[in-house]
Amino acid sequence: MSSYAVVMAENLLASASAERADAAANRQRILAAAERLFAERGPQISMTELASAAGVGRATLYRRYPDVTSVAVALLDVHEQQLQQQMISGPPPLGPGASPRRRLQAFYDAMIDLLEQHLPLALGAEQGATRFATGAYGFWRTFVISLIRAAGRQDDALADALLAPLAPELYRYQRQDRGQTVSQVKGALARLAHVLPE
Amino acid sequence: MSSYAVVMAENLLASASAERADAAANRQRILAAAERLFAERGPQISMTELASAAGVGRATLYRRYPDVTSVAVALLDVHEQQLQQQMISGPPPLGPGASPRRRLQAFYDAMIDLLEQHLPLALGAEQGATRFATGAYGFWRTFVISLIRAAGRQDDALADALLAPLAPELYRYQRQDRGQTVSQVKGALARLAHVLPE
DNA sequence: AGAGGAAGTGGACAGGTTGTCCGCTTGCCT
DNA sequence: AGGCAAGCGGACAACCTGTCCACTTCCTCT
Repeated sequence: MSSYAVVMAENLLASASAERADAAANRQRILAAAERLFAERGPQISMTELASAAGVGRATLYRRYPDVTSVAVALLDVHEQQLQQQMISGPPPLGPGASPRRRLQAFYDAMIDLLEQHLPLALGAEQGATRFATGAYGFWRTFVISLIRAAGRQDDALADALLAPLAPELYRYQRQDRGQTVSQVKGALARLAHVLPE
Repeated sequence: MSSYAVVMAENLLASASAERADAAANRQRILAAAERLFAERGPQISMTELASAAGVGRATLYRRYPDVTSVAVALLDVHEQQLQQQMISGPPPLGPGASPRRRLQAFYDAMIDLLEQHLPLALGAEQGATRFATGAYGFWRTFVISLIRAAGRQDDALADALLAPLAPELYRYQRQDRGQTVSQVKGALARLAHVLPE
């Protein structure tokens, strides 16, 4: 690729995202620092810490992210969108084609894998009451509602109840405070999935 | 009752609780102010606010309660202990005698009633990650574990999963953001209780 | 290529919160 | 009644948040 093409591509990208080159660089520095900080220090980091760890001023950080949870949400989004894609158009049992119960169970397994891999991020993404305000929660919710409907029922409240055990804070408690294994947690959720018909 | 007897009773009480009279009065003022503040302002109140609303100095407040959640927990304890008593020795279906599924469903109903009545307090009692550190959670957990065992299984993780939908924050979301009725929430939990045998 | 303008940047500021400390006050026991 | 210990409240330092503004950097257009 010629350097001219590179420049053109970067220009395209910049105009598409309406973001200047230095701004994009800082965004990367912020996200990288956040990923490191969340892993090292846990979910309790302040905007001040994050800014200085990223080597940017506080106002620069605030320009993009209103609070720490937004940064965590942005970091999680990458992994979540991948999962969401598989739920919509991937192969069964997660994708369409399997029974509601099977699909719910596959969803549980995938979410637990996600939590296991990115727990600090998931915890950071819901400081305060932001859990349900997140776009991701709406997606999971719509998915489970459709499974319940496919099973011949109509019960939004049941969807919320079925999603409740996926709260990151609960998973942290089960794994760290109670010493439960990943298999034990997945097994319990598999039992829960039995509220939907095979 | 003679005033002498009153004095003696107060002395007994004071020595039993190892708390001086003025201290007891301040505790009452703090609890009363907290109950009012939680109801008026929601769960987001600071120790500073609480102290000034109670008309005591900050250090006085800190002497008894390390943070706001402790105050909320103390206020909830009264109602929770009443429920716990009924679970241990009350009449079926909440008390012993009914099937595990029935008892779980009765427990769900009672907890939802509690949440409905004291939601601001319940929300205030778990700012941060304190939900599972609470003594109350351990009690609910032991109860559900015993139900599961009575149903012939052994699955602690399932107990945690079954308790997850009782998170105050979820209930707030269901009622306020989603407009679900108390009956709808209870109905969904009743379905969830079907993971235990009749 | 370079100049103008807009987007981006970082340091500073005010307001608020937390947890602790210490000198004074108050209640209780003898 | 007096002494002692527990209780009290104001003050303090450290921190965090969200915003503002003067300066810098990048992009675009000629």
